[in-house]
Amino acid sequence: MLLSKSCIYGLRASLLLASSQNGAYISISEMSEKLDIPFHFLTKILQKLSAASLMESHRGPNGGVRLAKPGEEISLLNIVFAIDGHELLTQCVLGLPGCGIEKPCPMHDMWSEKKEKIAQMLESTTLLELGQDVRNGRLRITDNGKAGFFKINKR
Amino acid sequence: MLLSKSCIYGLRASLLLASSQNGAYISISEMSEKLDIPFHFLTKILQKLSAASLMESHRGPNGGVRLAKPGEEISLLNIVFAIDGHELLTQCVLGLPGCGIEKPCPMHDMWSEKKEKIAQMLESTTLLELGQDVRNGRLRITDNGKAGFFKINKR
DNA sequence: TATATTTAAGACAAAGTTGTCTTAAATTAT
DNA sequence: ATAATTTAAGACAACTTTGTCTTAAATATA
Repeated sequence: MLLSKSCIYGLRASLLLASSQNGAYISISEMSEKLDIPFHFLTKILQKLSAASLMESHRGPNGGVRLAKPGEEISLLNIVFAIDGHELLTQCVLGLPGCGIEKPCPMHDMWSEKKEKIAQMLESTTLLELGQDVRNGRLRITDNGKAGFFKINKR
Repeated sequence: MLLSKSCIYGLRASLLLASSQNGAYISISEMSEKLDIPFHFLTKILQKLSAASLMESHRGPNGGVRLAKPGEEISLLNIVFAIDGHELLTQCVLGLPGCGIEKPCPMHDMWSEKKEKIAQMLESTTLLELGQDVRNGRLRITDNGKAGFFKINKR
């Protein structure tokens, strides 16, 4: 598995926010239902994203969570790093400490190359573009593909 | 993490066998020590590889484990599949069931591309080539880089 | 102010993975 | 045969990740 379940949940939630009306808070309970992610678990994940200044939250009636900045300024890599840390890109694929060009493991070279491509992919993809495709129905972030019809919490 | 710890252990053990004299059984306890992998845990992993017909084992004095076929006929993908299953290449990166070209998740296209490259990489790399590089010291499969000096169990 | 709503925080449970230990079975050598 | 060596198998413990529940704190509205 490339990404932890927490990270997958975080990405899907981020895409839900990105595909919704910008600047509106969406309640975690609504996201939890739409995405079929355990509520309290999702809460903690979103807190990590808030701690990383990618999201911001607001308590009380009509509160919720929203992106802390425009979707085009948040990359998938930002989210992965915030939740799973940097291990995906820094750790030796065979788990050997000190693996590098000088003391490579048998998979170092081939994996470095792939890793770089993955990093580029995650870094160059923003919530804006994917969020748009989710909104217009071309991409889905739920099992059944239904993640539209938001209750907008304007404040 | 791309590969489970079990899979990493299995790959390192396979490379140890591939880098040793071909056709000789190597005891699991020796591999366990050299690679610093828990003995009983390694035993179970090697049993999976044996079940997949990649290794064969022999009990009793001077027994152990060896490759079941020439190193050039065993790819890294064979080992990954035997231990981690096919999920790495078949599962949606965002965990959505039924993800595919018709109903893609937001990362489907980009990840399919990368996945294919990873599959090619693992499939085209054999234990023979890497084993040779380990044997001549160009690549390492242990923390300290010392995995030579085998006690050969000839039988 | 009182109430309802919503996130925050922490304890705890469940599940999965990793690691340990004991006993059994097979094999070799004496 | 007996003993020593080695893998096989299964129970179980430790750790990590995932999921649940309860209480607290903040906020909005009436």
